[in-house]
Amino acid sequence: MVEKSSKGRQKIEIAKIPKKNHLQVTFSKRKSGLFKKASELCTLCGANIAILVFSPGGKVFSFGHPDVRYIVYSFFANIPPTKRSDLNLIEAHDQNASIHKLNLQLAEVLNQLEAEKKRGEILGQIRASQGQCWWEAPIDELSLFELQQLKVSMEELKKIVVSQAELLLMEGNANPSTFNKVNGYPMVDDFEFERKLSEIHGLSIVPHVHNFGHGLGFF
Amino acid sequence: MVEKSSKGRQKIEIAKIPKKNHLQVTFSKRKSGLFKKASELCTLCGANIAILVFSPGGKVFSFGHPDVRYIVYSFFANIPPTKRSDLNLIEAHDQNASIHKLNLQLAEVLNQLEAEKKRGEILGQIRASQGQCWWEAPIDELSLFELQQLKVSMEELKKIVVSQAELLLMEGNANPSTFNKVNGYPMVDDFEFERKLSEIHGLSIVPHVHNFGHGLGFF
DNA sequence: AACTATTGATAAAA
DNA sequence: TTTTTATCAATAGTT
Repeated sequence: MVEKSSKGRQKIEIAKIPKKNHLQVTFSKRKSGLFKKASELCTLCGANIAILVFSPGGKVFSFGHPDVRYIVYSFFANIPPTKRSDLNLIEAHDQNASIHKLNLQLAEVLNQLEAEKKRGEILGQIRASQGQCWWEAPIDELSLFELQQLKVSMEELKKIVVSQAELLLMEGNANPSTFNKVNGYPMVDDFEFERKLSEIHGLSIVPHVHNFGHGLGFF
Repeated sequence: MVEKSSKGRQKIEIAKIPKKNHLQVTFSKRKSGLFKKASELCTLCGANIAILVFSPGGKVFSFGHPDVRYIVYSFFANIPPTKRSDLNLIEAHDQNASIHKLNLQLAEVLNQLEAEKKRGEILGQIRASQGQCWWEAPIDELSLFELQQLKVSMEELKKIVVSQAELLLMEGNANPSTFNKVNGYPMVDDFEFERKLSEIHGLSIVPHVHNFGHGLGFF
């Protein structure tokens, strides 16, 4: 008799998983599943969804269609995202041009980030394989790629500051550490949120939340 | 031959559902499924999750463990929810250390950039910045002075974020909404518009709609 | 990360 | 809406 190669899926209790490595695997799998379900719901029904996830370790992940901030803002302002276009008209006649400028600049940075993202992914793999944090290497050994990676990280940093500036202009609200990117419709997500965060952390500009354990994050 | 009582589930394309009543049924079912998945993920892995959903009709639904606002605030402040209760203490205790770290990290990056500039390699010559605002300039054009400006901005912003967070904690969390229970976790469903509006405005989290929001920008 | 046996989610119908 | 049924899709356990 041929042995089965796997017991296959087994029923589990919905209760805290005790084994830490098992928990991590499950978290990763199910988080992906959750985001996929959300994206399908967006596509199938034209819904707008934002999901914010803190892993047990305090890492942040997010999904957003069309964009996390867009959804969250709409939620708190009680404006259906589908009606948000009205805001543009209102704003177009607003006297405060500086906010408009900021938005244009943000758009610019977002585009830059998108353009450089693929390169960043490749670079991330290169870094990972080196077994040592790239920025710890002597400056002479910094390669073209690594310097470009530095640039990418700095762009991320800029974006954060720009976001901060926006919020401050608004009403001095707290820090939006969102790095949402816009894929093509129908699915806009932020599966890569953690990786980007890591990039920033890797730049050593940001206190590492997970290591320092106080959740100070950027600020 | 006995007729089957149902064709059972059929494979569907992930694309906008054309029939409106069919779409409504699917939306309802899948929204429930999504929230259930989220709640399971919370239980299994000890994650903290918030989900905001706008139906195609503009209705708002939300899931939050332990609470939507808790998660959202934490997200924007980049503070793991599990640390939130200790926020005041942590901030009081670590603020200086955090800024100190920030300084060290910035110094490190500054040194790298300075070294690179002297060697005049790879990223090319520094061109005069043509942008109106420092954050518009490409990263490789950032001068030492500009980076110092960045640092100052970061510190200023942190102060504001910290005071905002403290303010939020002082205002407390009392939120009786319409709760459903899924796997023991509260699910807010079928949002009450007017009520939420006043809640939020009372919290002073969100500025008035007309003050911002243009084009690609969200704030 | 990849592979399957199973469970769990859900499309269609009522 | 909710339930039932047949089927598809997600994933637990293993490699």
